[in-house]
Amino acid sequence: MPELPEVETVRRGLVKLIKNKTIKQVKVIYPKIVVGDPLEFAQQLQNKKIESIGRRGKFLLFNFNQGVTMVSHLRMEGKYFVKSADKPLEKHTHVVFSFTDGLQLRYNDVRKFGRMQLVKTNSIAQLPNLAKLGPEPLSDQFVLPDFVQKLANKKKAIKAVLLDQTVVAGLGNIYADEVLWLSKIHPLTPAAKLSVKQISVLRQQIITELTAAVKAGGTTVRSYTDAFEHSGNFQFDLHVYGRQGQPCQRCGSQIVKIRVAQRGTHFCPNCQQVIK
DNA sequence: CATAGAACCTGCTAGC
DNA sequence: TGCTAGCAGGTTCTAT
Repeated sequence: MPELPEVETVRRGLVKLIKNKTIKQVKVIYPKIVVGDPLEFAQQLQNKKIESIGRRGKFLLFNFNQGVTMVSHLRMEGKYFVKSADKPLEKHTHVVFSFTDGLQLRYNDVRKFGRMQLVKTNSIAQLPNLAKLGPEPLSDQFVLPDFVQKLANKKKAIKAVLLDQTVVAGLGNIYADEVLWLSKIHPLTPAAKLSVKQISVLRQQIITELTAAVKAGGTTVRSYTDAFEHSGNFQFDLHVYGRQGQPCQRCGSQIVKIRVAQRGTHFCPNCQQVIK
């Protein structure tokens, strides 16, 4: 479910809830969630203390003492929340981290797409999926010349390119549709056809939109909640996602839903003209 | 290499 | 009411 603003909101909640806690025991209930040997995973984490929690793109980085980091991706439906150890487990809880103070961090994931793995903190950069990530959109690494360069050799639809985490990290299906509407760019436009001016506008809209969404605690349209099990508020600020058949807030034309790169894609056929 | 499509999972909803 | 097809904030593997 989560894109950058939701993952960042989860991260901030987890910092408040579990930073500095020490793990007593880890139970992996559904082994496929863990990359590598689940027993080894559990063993490695025993007696480790959570020193900080970071984020890169849509990845959460739990940094433990002794140079160990748990890299965790929530994919579509992954959630973390904290419960007292005496509370019964939820149906879709697949990994349980028990702390020395009687609380538990529980990883819950209806569709079981999420993944977590342990790596040495100092070798995180070599993890293939992290190494390939594009720049953080809300950092000064996300500069126009590089963005222009990345789009220049891509013939596929700009919507598909925005979902490609090697171009820029953190956008997903909702925010991709939103930033294209804000930039008045048709989702099917081949990326290489965009002008530098359009790419400049797009970059600025990505920054503005993600910043606003983080501030609002993310978007809840389905099942997303943060680590406090609270919904986000940015769903009230969406302009096209999920609004097919409703009037465009700029021109009044009906918002249309099509399929691009296997994903539901929403846009205004009047404001967002396709360039062939 | 770049791109398109299937695969990984479960639950919910619309339609018959 | 009951069943089925289709869809869901993502990524990765396979085939072309």
